[in-house]
Amino acid sequence: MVVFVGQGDARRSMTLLWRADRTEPAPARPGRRPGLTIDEIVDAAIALADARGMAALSMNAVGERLGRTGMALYTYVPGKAELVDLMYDRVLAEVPTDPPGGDDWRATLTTWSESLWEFYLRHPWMLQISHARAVLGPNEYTMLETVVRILSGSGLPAPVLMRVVNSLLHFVRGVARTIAETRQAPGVTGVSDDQWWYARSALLDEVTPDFAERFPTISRLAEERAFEMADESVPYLEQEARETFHIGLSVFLDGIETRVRRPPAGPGPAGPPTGR
Amino acid sequence: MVVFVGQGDARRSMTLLWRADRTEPAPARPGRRPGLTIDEIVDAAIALADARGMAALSMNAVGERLGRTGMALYTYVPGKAELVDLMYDRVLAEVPTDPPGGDDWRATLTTWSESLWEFYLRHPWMLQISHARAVLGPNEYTMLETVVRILSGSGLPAPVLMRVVNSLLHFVRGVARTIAETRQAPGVTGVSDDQWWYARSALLDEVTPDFAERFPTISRLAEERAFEMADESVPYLEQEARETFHIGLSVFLDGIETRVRRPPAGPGPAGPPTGR
DNA sequence: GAGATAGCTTTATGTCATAAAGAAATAATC
DNA sequence: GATTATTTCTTTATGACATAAAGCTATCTC
Repeated sequence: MVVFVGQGDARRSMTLLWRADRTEPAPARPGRRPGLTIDEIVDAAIALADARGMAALSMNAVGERLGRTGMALYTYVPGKAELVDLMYDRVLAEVPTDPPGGDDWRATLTTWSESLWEFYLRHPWMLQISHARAVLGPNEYTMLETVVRILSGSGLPAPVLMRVVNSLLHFVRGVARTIAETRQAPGVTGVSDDQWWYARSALLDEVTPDFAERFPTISRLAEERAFEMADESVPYLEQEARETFHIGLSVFLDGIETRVRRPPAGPGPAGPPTGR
Repeated sequence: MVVFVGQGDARRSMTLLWRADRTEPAPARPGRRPGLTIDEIVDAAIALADARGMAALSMNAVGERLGRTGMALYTYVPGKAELVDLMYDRVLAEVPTDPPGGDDWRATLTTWSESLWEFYLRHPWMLQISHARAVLGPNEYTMLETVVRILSGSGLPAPVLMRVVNSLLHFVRGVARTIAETRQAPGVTGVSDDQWWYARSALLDEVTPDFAERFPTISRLAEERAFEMADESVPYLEQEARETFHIGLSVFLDGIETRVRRPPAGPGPAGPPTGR
């Protein structure tokens, strides 16, 4: 029998994530009474991450928000990694579970994706968390349940459905990540991303006067897309990311519609096997 | 006139990235002769990241590979951030610039995307690098030029084209990231991701006996997709990601074809240079 | 009360980036 | 050929971080 290293820790994590004991009155035990709750700690950590980014999230900083030292948190949570898992799953509760749209899966999925997009912009630190190993918390599953339910109205075959959902999620997170990360940088360096961009672009000209010859297609494209800033108050890079999100989403949904109408030749999984 | 904080550093970075002086014979200057080259340092850093992941990339570790202390690197490179920028742009030279496929933009783009996918799997650390602010290096532009050139064969209008390209890149990176991150974890914890997954799933049952009622759609879906393990030698999570990549890619390309045939009412504004 | 136990703080360890200062090597200048 | 300026590289120091270990303190059970 294989022994799974760290399974004890895993059990502790899962119990924390799914803990239903939140309402129980805490059976009187010997020892000093706890002055904090896990919820308080997780909330403080989320508030900190929202306000100052993932880089500022240290055990000491979270403890300080609660009038404790950083070490005090270790009685509630095994370590920072587990705290981040809890933050991750907790904040996902904000993602709507029943977006409007009725029977129209496309309209519903569009609305839901936009909510998810806005959610990520509200909590940009979420995009910096490694997805190496799924957290498997209740709210993550709720979110998955929601999007799968919406898309199952389309009639996509089961093996394709989950993968299409994952593809969509990757796209949304990817685009959101560019905004999230540009938003964080100004606080660190003191330069807005537009300023930064202009400075760099100028340097680019300086350092590669032959840009137009080396990269003809890009250069032509840049010329064709005239400068038209819809809203001067929103930073350029952010507007660009918003446009990318909306166009990419509609392209992807077009692709799903095509799949629904014309299931592909191959059974289930499509595409040639990877080389390698 | 606005003064850009850190522009001096930016100039140094850009010069390093685009430096054409690589072949020049180094004009004899006073002082000790340099024992290293930037290329050597960047190569060593890439080798280290390939072998042991981004977490193991410290200045000391890179220095040690070159028989120096970590501090020795600071005479060649302003700091770790700039070194990572150089690694980032340098390794992108591996992405093919002229994939086969001829006039068929869809076939060509498929092949190219698969190469990119394999590239990311070869260098998983690339996916952990913040895209906050574009590196704007020569190989990054070359890669962009390649994919834009391929897709410009489709006839998509200019404002849409770049955003579709960015959407595609986000999708590829997102899916690759899940593999990349699961691959790194085993080295750290000593547990393969399949083992880990198995252990966690068991715990999930234990902790939420009512899973099927709480998440009916997911549960039904999981049943419908019988276990279809094509290749026992490849970890399950990795196979799943591969399938997601191929299905998501073909769905997205279907969407592009739809756009090409039936240009939509009127998507929005365009803007200056490229995003990343 | 008397333990026992649990929350919390203090202190310590090791890792990291990188600043500061010094040692050593090398070219230009006298 | 000695001196000086300049550059590479090492040593040492600083401060941030996660977290282990040990101790203090409050509060329970007996």
